[in-house]
Amino acid sequence: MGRAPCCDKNNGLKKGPWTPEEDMKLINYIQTHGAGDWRNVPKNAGLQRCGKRCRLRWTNYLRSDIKRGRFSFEEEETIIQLHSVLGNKWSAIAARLPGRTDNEIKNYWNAHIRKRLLRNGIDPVTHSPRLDFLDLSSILSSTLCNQALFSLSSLLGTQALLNPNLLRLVNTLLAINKLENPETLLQYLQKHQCQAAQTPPDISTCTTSTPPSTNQTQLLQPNGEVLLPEIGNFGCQNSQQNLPLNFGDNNTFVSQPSYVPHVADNSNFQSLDGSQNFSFDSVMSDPMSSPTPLNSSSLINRSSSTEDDKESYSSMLKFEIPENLDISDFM
DNA sequence: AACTTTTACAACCGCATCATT
DNA sequence: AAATGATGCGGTTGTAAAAGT
Repeated sequence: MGRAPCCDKNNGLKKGPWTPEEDMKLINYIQTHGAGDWRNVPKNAGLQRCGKRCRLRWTNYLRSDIKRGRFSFEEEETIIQLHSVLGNKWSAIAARLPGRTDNEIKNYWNAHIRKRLLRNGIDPVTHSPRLDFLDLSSILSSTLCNQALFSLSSLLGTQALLNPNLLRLVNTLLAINKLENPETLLQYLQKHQCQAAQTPPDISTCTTSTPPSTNQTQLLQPNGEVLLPEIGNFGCQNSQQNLPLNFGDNNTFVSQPSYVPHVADNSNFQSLDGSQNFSFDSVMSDPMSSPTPLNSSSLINRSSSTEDDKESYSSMLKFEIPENLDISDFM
Protein backbone atom coordinates (compact mmCIF):
# COMPACT_ATOMS: atom_id res chain seq x y z
CA MET A 1 0.00 0.00 0.00
CA GLY A 2 1.08 3.53 -0.65
CA ARG A 3 0.38 6.71 1.20
CA ALA A 4 -3.00 8.00 2.06
CA PRO A 5 -4.37 10.28 -0.64
CA CYS A 6 -3.55 13.95 -0.36
CA CYS A 7 -6.91 15.11 -1.53
CA ASP A 8 -9.72 13.27 -3.17
CA LYS A 9 -11.51 14.54 -6.15
CA ASN A 10 -15.12 15.55 -5.87
CA ASN A 11 -14.80 15.87 -2.13
CA GLY A 12 -16.29 19.32 -1.96
CA LEU A 13 -13.02 21.17 -1.67
CA LYS A 14 -13.19 24.76 -2.73
CA LYS A 15 -11.87 25.79 -6.12
CA GLY A 16 -11.35 29.07 -7.88
CA PRO A 17 -9.73 32.30 -6.74
CA TRP A 18 -8.38 32.51 -3.25
CA THR A 19 -9.95 34.95 -0.83
CA PRO A 20 -7.85 37.25 1.38
CA GLU A 21 -9.02 35.24 4.37
CA GLU A 22 -7.74 32.02 2.86
CA ASP A 23 -4.46 33.68 2.02
CA MET A 24 -4.08 34.89 5.58
CA LYS A 25 -4.78 31.45 6.95
CA LEU A 26 -2.17 29.92 4.70
CA ILE A 27 0.40 32.62 5.42
CA ASN A 28 -0.12 32.36 9.15
CA TYR A 29 0.16 28.61 9.07
CA ILE A 30 3.34 28.55 7.02
CA GLN A 31 4.94 31.31 9.06
CA THR A 32 4.32 29.22 12.11
CA HIS A 33 5.01 25.73 10.84
CA GLY A 34 7.03 26.31 7.73
CA ALA A 35 6.37 25.16 4.19
CA GLY A 36 6.11 21.48 3.53
CA ASP A 37 3.94 18.49 4.30
CA TRP A 38 1.35 19.97 2.00
CA ARG A 39 -0.93 17.04 2.51
CA ASN A 40 -1.70 18.20 6.02
CA VAL A 41 -1.60 21.93 5.42
CA PRO A 42 -5.29 22.37 4.51
CA LYS A 43 -6.48 20.45 7.51
CA ASN A 44 -4.14 22.13 9.96
CA ALA A 45 -4.64 25.58 8.50
CA GLY A 46 -8.37 25.26 8.34
CA LEU A 47 -8.59 25.54 4.60
CA GLN A 48 -11.06 23.84 2.31
CA ARG A 49 -8.40 23.45 -0.33
CA CYS A 50 -6.35 20.60 -1.69
CA GLY A 51 -2.77 20.49 -0.43
CA LYS A 52 -1.59 20.75 -3.98
CA ARG A 53 -3.49 24.00 -4.40
CA CYS A 54 -2.06 25.33 -1.15
CA ARG A 55 1.44 24.63 -2.35
CA LEU A 56 0.79 26.35 -5.67
CA ARG A 57 -0.78 29.34 -3.98
CA TRP A 58 2.19 29.68 -1.67
CA THR A 59 4.94 29.14 -4.22
CA ASN A 60 3.37 31.22 -6.95
CA TYR A 61 1.81 34.05 -5.03
CA LEU A 62 2.16 34.32 -1.29
CA ARG A 63 5.87 33.78 -0.74
CA SER A 64 7.44 36.90 0.67
CA ASP A 65 10.44 36.71 -1.61
CA ILE A 66 8.41 36.94 -4.77
CA LYS A 67 9.20 39.97 -6.84
CA ARG A 68 6.06 41.44 -8.28
CA GLY A 69 5.75 43.84 -11.14
CA ARG A 70 7.05 44.17 -14.61
CA PHE A 71 10.05 42.22 -15.78
CA SER A 72 13.16 44.28 -16.16
CA PHE A 73 15.21 44.46 -19.31
CA GLU A 74 17.91 42.37 -17.69
CA GLU A 75 15.42 39.76 -16.55
CA GLU A 76 13.96 39.55 -20.01
CA GLU A 77 17.38 39.12 -21.55
CA THR A 78 18.11 36.38 -19.07
CA ILE A 79 14.85 34.62 -19.83
CA ILE A 80 15.48 34.66 -23.56
CA GLN A 81 19.01 33.44 -23.20
CA LEU A 82 18.10 30.74 -20.71
CA HIS A 83 15.16 29.65 -22.81
CA SER A 84 17.40 29.26 -25.81
CA VAL A 85 19.44 26.82 -23.76
CA LEU A 86 16.91 25.20 -21.48
CA GLY A 87 13.73 25.37 -23.53
CA ASN A 88 10.47 25.33 -21.60
CA LYS A 89 12.15 24.33 -18.37
CA TRP A 90 10.43 27.10 -16.49
CA SER A 91 11.46 25.92 -13.08
CA ALA A 92 15.09 25.81 -14.17
CA ILE A 93 14.79 29.29 -15.61
CA ALA A 94 13.05 30.53 -12.49
CA ALA A 95 15.87 29.14 -10.38
CA ARG A 96 18.17 31.63 -12.07
CA LEU A 97 15.83 34.56 -11.66
CA PRO A 98 15.53 35.41 -7.98
CA GLY A 99 12.06 36.39 -6.94
CA ARG A 100 10.35 35.10 -10.04
CA THR A 101 8.25 31.96 -10.18
CA ASP A 102 8.15 29.45 -12.96
CA ASN A 103 4.49 30.22 -13.46
CA GLU A 104 5.15 33.92 -13.75
CA ILE A 105 7.98 33.43 -16.20
CA LYS A 106 5.91 31.01 -18.23
CA ASN A 107 3.03 33.45 -18.40
CA TYR A 108 5.28 36.32 -19.32
CA TRP A 109 6.92 34.27 -22.00
CA ASN A 110 3.63 33.28 -23.56
CA ALA A 111 2.08 36.71 -23.25
CA HIS A 112 4.98 38.90 -24.29
CA ILE A 113 8.26 37.41 -25.35
CA ARG A 114 6.92 34.59 -27.44
CA LYS A 115 4.58 36.87 -29.36
CA ARG A 116 7.27 39.41 -30.02
CA LEU A 117 9.69 36.80 -31.26
CA LEU A 118 7.02 35.51 -33.60
CA ARG A 119 6.28 39.01 -34.85
CA ASN A 120 9.95 39.51 -35.52
CA GLY A 121 10.21 36.27 -37.41
CA ILE A 122 11.99 34.32 -34.74
CA ASP A 123 10.84 30.87 -33.89
CA PRO A 124 10.37 30.97 -30.11
CA VAL A 125 11.14 27.28 -29.88
CA THR A 126 14.37 27.17 -31.82
CA HIS A 127 15.28 30.85 -31.49
CA SER A 128 16.06 30.77 -35.18
CA PRO A 129 14.47 32.83 -37.92
CA ARG A 130 11.36 31.32 -39.36
CA LEU A 131 11.55 30.38 -43.03
CA ASP A 132 7.95 31.33 -43.64
CA PHE A 133 8.50 34.72 -42.11
CA LEU A 134 11.68 35.40 -44.00
CA ASP A 135 9.75 35.07 -47.24
CA LEU A 136 12.81 34.27 -49.22
CA SER A 137 10.99 34.69 -52.46
CA SER A 138 10.44 38.35 -51.81
CA ILE A 139 13.97 38.80 -50.60
CA LEU A 140 15.27 37.16 -53.70
CA SER A 141 12.92 38.93 -56.04
CA SER A 142 13.90 42.28 -54.65
CA THR A 143 17.55 41.53 -54.72
CA LEU A 144 17.48 39.70 -58.00
CA CYS A 145 15.82 42.67 -59.62
CA ASN A 146 19.17 44.14 -59.24
CA GLN A 147 20.93 43.34 -62.45
CA ALA A 148 24.14 42.60 -60.71
CA LEU A 149 22.65 40.02 -58.47
CA PHE A 150 20.68 38.62 -61.34
CA SER A 151 23.91 38.00 -63.18
CA LEU A 152 25.33 36.38 -60.12
CA SER A 153 22.31 34.24 -59.57
CA SER A 154 22.40 32.94 -63.09
CA LEU A 155 26.07 32.22 -62.87
CA LEU A 156 26.29 30.94 -59.34
CA GLY A 157 22.80 29.54 -59.31
CA THR A 158 19.84 30.83 -57.39
CA GLN A 159 20.26 28.02 -54.93
CA ALA A 160 23.63 29.40 -53.98
CA LEU A 161 22.08 32.72 -53.11
CA LEU A 162 19.73 31.00 -50.74
CA ASN A 163 22.76 30.66 -48.57
CA PRO A 164 22.37 33.58 -46.19
CA ASN A 165 26.07 33.95 -45.70
CA LEU A 166 26.64 34.14 -49.40
CA LEU A 167 23.72 36.46 -49.90
CA ARG A 168 25.02 38.73 -47.22
CA LEU A 169 28.49 38.69 -48.65
CA VAL A 170 27.20 39.42 -52.12
CA ASN A 171 25.10 42.22 -50.78
CA THR A 172 28.05 43.64 -48.98
CA LEU A 173 30.37 43.40 -51.90
CA LEU A 174 27.81 44.81 -54.25
CA ALA A 175 27.27 47.73 -51.98
CA ILE A 176 30.92 48.30 -51.66
CA ASN A 177 31.26 48.07 -55.41
CA LYS A 178 28.30 50.43 -55.80
CA LEU A 179 26.70 47.98 -58.16
CA GLU A 180 28.78 49.20 -61.01
CA ASN A 181 30.72 46.14 -61.90
CA PRO A 182 29.07 42.84 -61.11
CA GLU A 183 31.40 40.98 -63.41
CA THR A 184 34.36 42.03 -61.36
CA LEU A 185 32.56 40.95 -58.29
CA LEU A 186 31.71 37.63 -59.79
CA GLN A 187 35.29 37.09 -60.80
CA TYR A 188 36.33 37.90 -57.33
CA LEU A 189 33.89 35.45 -55.83
CA GLN A 190 34.89 32.71 -58.19
CA LYS A 191 38.54 33.41 -57.72
CA HIS A 192 38.40 33.29 -54.00
CA GLN A 193 35.77 30.58 -53.78
CA CYS A 194 34.42 32.27 -50.77
CA GLN A 195 33.69 30.01 -47.88
CA ALA A 196 30.17 31.17 -47.58
CA ALA A 197 29.33 29.68 -50.95
CA GLN A 198 30.35 26.30 -49.65
CA THR A 199 27.96 26.39 -46.76
CA PRO A 200 24.91 24.21 -47.35
CA PRO A 201 21.95 26.34 -48.27
CA ASP A 202 19.79 25.01 -45.50
CA ILE A 203 19.16 28.15 -43.56
CA SER A 204 17.18 26.38 -40.93
CA THR A 205 20.41 25.38 -39.33
CA CYS A 206 23.34 27.51 -38.43
CA THR A 207 26.56 25.70 -38.91
CA THR A 208 28.82 28.65 -38.87
CA SER A 209 31.04 29.28 -35.95
CA THR A 210 31.08 32.97 -35.37
CA PRO A 211 34.00 34.37 -33.47
CA PRO A 212 33.50 37.44 -31.40
CA SER A 213 33.50 40.46 -33.59
CA THR A 214 36.41 42.79 -33.42
CA ASN A 215 35.90 45.67 -35.73
CA GLN A 216 33.08 46.16 -38.14
CA THR A 217 35.28 47.80 -40.71
CA GLN A 218 37.73 44.95 -40.72
CA LEU A 219 36.74 43.48 -44.01
CA LEU A 220 40.09 42.32 -45.25
CA GLN A 221 42.21 39.70 -43.62
CA PRO A 222 45.98 39.95 -43.84
CA ASN A 223 45.90 37.08 -46.29
CA GLY A 224 43.51 38.94 -48.50
CA GLU A 225 40.43 36.98 -47.57
CA VAL A 226 37.32 39.02 -47.15
CA LEU A 227 35.56 38.68 -43.85
CA LEU A 228 31.87 39.10 -43.56
CA PRO A 229 31.46 42.56 -42.17
CA GLU A 230 30.65 42.44 -38.54
CA ILE A 231 27.82 44.82 -39.10
CA GLY A 232 25.88 41.98 -40.55
CA ASN A 233 27.22 39.51 -38.13
CA PHE A 234 24.73 39.46 -35.35
CA GLY A 235 26.34 36.75 -33.37
CA CYS A 236 25.19 33.21 -33.97
CA GLN A 237 24.56 31.72 -30.61
CA ASN A 238 22.73 28.52 -29.99
CA SER A 239 22.18 27.90 -33.63
CA GLN A 240 20.64 31.23 -34.23
CA GLN A 241 20.71 32.26 -37.80
CA ASN A 242 22.21 35.41 -39.06
CA LEU A 243 20.02 37.47 -41.31
CA PRO A 244 21.12 39.40 -44.32
CA LEU A 245 21.15 43.12 -44.23
CA ASN A 246 19.35 45.23 -46.71
CA PHE A 247 21.06 48.09 -48.35
CA GLY A 248 18.99 51.17 -48.44
CA ASP A 249 19.45 54.35 -50.27
CA ASN A 250 22.44 56.55 -49.93
CA ASN A 251 24.81 53.78 -49.09
CA THR A 252 23.23 53.06 -45.79
CA PHE A 253 22.94 49.67 -44.26
CA VAL A 254 19.49 48.98 -42.97
CA SER A 255 19.05 46.08 -40.68
CA GLN A 256 16.21 43.69 -41.24
CA PRO A 257 13.28 44.43 -38.94
CA SER A 258 14.08 41.49 -36.87
CA TYR A 259 14.93 40.29 -33.48
CA VAL A 260 18.61 40.56 -32.81
CA PRO A 261 19.49 37.25 -31.24
CA HIS A 262 22.69 37.97 -29.50
CA VAL A 263 25.69 40.15 -29.67
CA ALA A 264 28.81 38.70 -28.28
CA ASP A 265 30.64 41.90 -27.83
CA ASN A 266 29.89 45.52 -27.49
CA SER A 267 29.23 46.28 -31.09
CA ASN A 268 28.42 49.92 -31.26
CA PHE A 269 26.78 51.74 -34.07
CA GLN A 270 26.21 55.28 -34.99
CA SER A 271 23.02 56.73 -36.28
CA LEU A 272 22.77 58.52 -39.56
CA ASP A 273 23.20 61.94 -38.13
CA GLY A 274 25.91 60.75 -35.84
CA SER A 275 24.03 61.81 -32.79
CA GLN A 276 23.14 58.43 -31.51
CA ASN A 277 25.48 55.72 -30.50
CA PHE A 278 24.06 52.54 -29.19
CA SER A 279 24.95 48.94 -28.88
CA PHE A 280 23.02 45.81 -29.67
CA ASP A 281 23.15 44.98 -26.03
CA SER A 282 20.65 47.75 -25.66
CA VAL A 283 18.27 46.76 -28.37
CA MET A 284 18.31 43.02 -28.41
CA SER A 285 15.28 42.89 -26.23
CA ASP A 286 12.11 44.76 -25.69
CA PRO A 287 13.18 48.15 -24.44
CA MET A 288 9.82 48.94 -22.97
CA SER A 289 10.21 46.62 -20.09
CA SER A 290 13.52 47.94 -19.04
CA PRO A 291 13.99 50.33 -16.22
CA THR A 292 17.44 51.05 -17.52
CA PRO A 293 17.65 53.96 -19.89
CA LEU A 294 19.76 53.90 -22.95
CA ASN A 295 22.87 55.91 -22.81
CA SER A 296 22.53 59.60 -22.69
CA SER A 297 22.87 60.20 -26.38
CA SER A 298 19.87 58.11 -27.19
CA LEU A 299 16.64 59.76 -28.15
CA ILE A 300 14.64 56.81 -27.02
CA ASN A 301 12.76 56.90 -23.81
CA ARG A 302 12.25 53.29 -22.93
CA SER A 303 9.79 53.86 -20.22
CA SER A 304 7.34 55.55 -22.51
CA SER A 305 7.87 53.68 -25.70
CA THR A 306 5.11 51.67 -27.27
CA GLU A 307 5.17 48.36 -29.06
CA ASP A 308 5.46 50.20 -32.31
CA ASP A 309 8.26 52.26 -30.93
CA LYS A 310 10.06 49.14 -29.99
CA GLU A 311 9.68 47.59 -33.37
CA SER A 312 10.85 50.76 -34.96
CA TYR A 313 14.21 50.19 -33.41
CA SER A 314 15.14 48.33 -36.49
CA SER A 315 14.54 51.37 -38.61
CA MET A 316 17.04 53.24 -36.53
CA LEU A 317 19.73 50.75 -37.28
CA LYS A 318 20.98 52.54 -40.29
CA PHE A 319 24.66 52.75 -40.81
CA GLU A 320 26.64 54.75 -43.21
CA ILE A 321 29.46 53.28 -45.18
CA PRO A 322 32.44 55.30 -44.09
CA GLU A 323 33.47 57.82 -46.68
CA ASN A 324 37.07 56.92 -46.21
CA LEU A 325 36.50 53.28 -47.01
CA ASP A 326 38.56 52.66 -50.08
CA ILE A 327 36.68 50.01 -51.97
CA SER A 328 39.52 49.45 -54.35
CA ASP A 329 41.33 47.68 -51.59
CA PHE A 330 38.82 44.92 -51.70
CA MET A 331 38.59 44.32 -55.39
C1' DA B 1 -22.71 53.93 -23.08
C1' DA B 2 -22.64 49.36 -24.69
C1' DC B 3 -20.47 45.80 -26.72
C1' DT B 4 -16.40 43.25 -28.42
C1' DT B 5 -11.71 42.15 -28.41
C1' DT B 6 -7.33 41.90 -26.30
C1' DT B 7 -4.31 41.43 -22.48
C1' DA B 8 -2.60 39.81 -18.11
C1' DC B 9 -2.26 36.56 -14.83
C1' DA B 10 -4.05 33.34 -11.40
C1' DA B 11 -5.55 28.84 -11.15
C1' DC B 12 -6.37 24.28 -12.74
C1' DC B 13 -5.31 19.85 -15.09
C1' DG B 14 -2.72 16.02 -16.25
C1' DC B 15 1.53 13.70 -16.64
C1' DA B 16 6.18 12.13 -15.03
C1' DT B 17 8.98 11.22 -11.40
C1' DC B 18 9.92 10.54 -6.61
C1' DA B 19 8.86 8.71 -2.05
C1' DT B 20 6.71 5.68 0.97
C1' DT B 21 4.70 1.49 2.47
C1' DA C 1 9.84 -5.31 -6.15
C1' DA C 2 5.46 -3.61 -6.71
C1' DA C 3 1.78 -0.63 -5.73
C1' DT C 4 0.15 3.66 -4.65
C1' DG C 5 0.04 8.43 -3.54
C1' DA C 6 2.75 12.88 -3.19
C1' DT C 7 5.14 16.21 -5.43
C1' DG C 8 6.83 19.03 -9.09
C1' DC C 9 6.42 20.69 -13.52
C1' DG C 10 4.59 22.30 -17.97
C1' DG C 11 0.48 23.15 -20.70
C1' DT C 12 -3.90 25.05 -20.79
C1' DT C 13 -7.98 27.44 -19.28
C1' DG C 14 -10.81 30.93 -16.96
C1' DT C 15 -11.67 35.43 -15.87
C1' DA C 16 -11.20 40.23 -14.69
C1' DA C 17 -9.43 44.46 -16.41
C1' DA C 18 -8.11 47.34 -20.12
C1' DA C 19 -8.44 48.85 -24.70
C1' DG C 20 -10.79 49.38 -28.91
C1' DT C 21 -14.93 50.09 -31.79
